Amino acid sequence: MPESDLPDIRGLHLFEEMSDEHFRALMRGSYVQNFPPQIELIEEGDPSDFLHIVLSGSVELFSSWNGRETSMATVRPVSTFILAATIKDAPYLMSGRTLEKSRIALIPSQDVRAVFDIDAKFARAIVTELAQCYRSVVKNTKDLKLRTSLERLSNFLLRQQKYSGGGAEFDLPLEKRRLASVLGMTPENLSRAFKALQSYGVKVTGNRVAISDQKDLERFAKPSPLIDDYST
Amino acid sequence: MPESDLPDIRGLHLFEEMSDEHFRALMRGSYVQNFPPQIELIEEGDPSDFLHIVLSGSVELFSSWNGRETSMATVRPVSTFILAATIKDAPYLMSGRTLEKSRIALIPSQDVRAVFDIDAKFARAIVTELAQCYRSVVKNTKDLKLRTSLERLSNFLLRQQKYSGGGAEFDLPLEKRRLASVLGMTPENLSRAFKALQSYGVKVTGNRVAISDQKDLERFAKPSPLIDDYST
DNA sequence: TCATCTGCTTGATAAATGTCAATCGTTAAC
DNA sequence: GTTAACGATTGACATTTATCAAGCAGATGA
Repeated sequence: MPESDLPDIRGLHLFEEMSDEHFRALMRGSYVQNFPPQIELIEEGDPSDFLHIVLSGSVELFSSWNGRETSMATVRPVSTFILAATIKDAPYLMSGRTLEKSRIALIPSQDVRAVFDIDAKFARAIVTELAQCYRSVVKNTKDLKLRTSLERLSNFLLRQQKYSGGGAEFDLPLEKRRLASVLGMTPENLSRAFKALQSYGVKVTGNRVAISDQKDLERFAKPSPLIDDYST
Repeated sequence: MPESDLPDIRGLHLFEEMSDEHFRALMRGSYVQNFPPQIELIEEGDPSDFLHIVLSGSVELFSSWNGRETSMATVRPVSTFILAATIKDAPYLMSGRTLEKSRIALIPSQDVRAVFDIDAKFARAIVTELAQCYRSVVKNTKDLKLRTSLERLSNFLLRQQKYSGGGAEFDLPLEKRRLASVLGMTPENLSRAFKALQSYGVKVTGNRVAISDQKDLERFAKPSPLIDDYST
C-alpha cells in the first residue's frame, strides 16, 4: 500500500474517526491495484475476502440470474463496496466490474471485522454507512415498485440535475444502455421514454440533457424526498 | 415495561450479548403497548423516535407515493423494525400498521444510539442485523429486476414451502392481495399467475397450496441462494 | 336464515414493456 | 480516408401487466 493513497482512504467517513493505530493496522494487510476497464473484480457467490475501495475510476455492481443481467449501482471514488458481505462474512450478492481504468484498494475482510470489535469509532462509522446503504436500497425498491419506467426516468433526471448543480443543462454520467439497466428497463424502452419526455420539455442530444420547463417536469415526476433524496 | 416481556426481548439477537446493565438502561425508558388490528403505528416521513419490537401479532411495512401503495415487508414476532432510521436519526422510509391485534415494545431511539456507543457487543449485534437487512433488500431488488411476476410467485412458493417444513402442502401466511403487493403485482395478475402455475403442478384452494411436481416447479422457478436464501 | 360484506376470480380491454430486426451515426482502428 | 464496430434509435410486433366491471363465494352479523 503506497503512502500516497493513505490520505484518500483516511478521508472516507468510514475511516475518518478511528485511531491512528487501528488505521495503520488495517492498512498493513491491504494493497492497492490498478485495473483496466471491463475487468470483473468480484463475482456474486464468491466468499467476501476483501473490502473494496474505489480510489479512482468507477465500478459497476451488477447481478445475473437465468441468463439475464441487471445493473444494481455504480461506485465512484472515493467509496467502498460490499461492506455488508464483509461484515457478515457471507458471499457477495453482486458482481463488480471496472467501467474504466480504476485504482482499487483491497482490505482483508477479517481485519475489518477484527478492528471493528476493538475500535468503537470505527464501529460507529460502519453502522452509519450500512444504515445509509440500507436506506438507499429501500428507496430504490420504492422507486421500482411505485413508479412506471417513465416516472423513474423523470425522477432520475431531476436527481441528476440537482447533483450536477441544478442548471437547466447537464450530462448523463453513464451510457444509456447502462442507465436503462439501472432503471429496470430495456435500452429501446429508454429511448422511447426520452422521446415521450419531450412533451415535458426534456431534450436529449447524446449525453447532454436540457430541461426547458422545470415546473412541468416536476409536476409529472412528483419527486419525493423519501425516494429521491440520497442524503437522508 | 412489564417484567414478563423482558425475556422475549432479551432473547433477540440484538440484545442477547449486551451487558445486563445496559439492557436494563435501555428498558427503563421503554414501554409496551397493545394495538388493535389496522392501526398505523408509524408513518413514512415521521422522525424516528422509537425502535419498535413486535412481541406478538404482526406488522406490515408499506410505502405510498402518488396515491399508490406497496407492501414492503411483514414483521413477525419477535423482531425489530426501522432500525436503520433509528441509527441514522433520519425519518422513516416506510409506514407500519398492525395486521392483527399486536403487542409492540417501543425503545427510545436516542437510548439505542447512546447504548450503542458504550456497549461493543450491542454495536456488533446492530451491525450484523443491519447487514442482514441490507442483504435482504438487495435480494428483493434482484427478485424484482431479474424475474417476471410468474417467476417471483414460483420462487415465493418454494421459499414458503421450505419455511413451512418442506412438505408438498402448506398454507399461505398472508392474504392474496397483500401477497400480490409484496410481489409487486395486482391481485388480478396474481390470480392469473396461480392459474398459470397449474401446468407446473401447483394447486391452490383458499390459502392452501399443494405442489404435486416439485421438480417441475423448481425447473421453472430456478431458485438461487443469492436471491431466495434468507439465512445468508 | 337471510342479507351483507369483503376478498377472490374472471372476462374484456388497454397500457406498458419487451423482443427482434433493421438502420443510423459516431467512434476508432487500420 | 475508409472501413469496421458499437451504441442508439426506430418500426413492427408479441408479451406482460394493469384496469375496469361484473360475478362468485366464504365469512359475518342481524
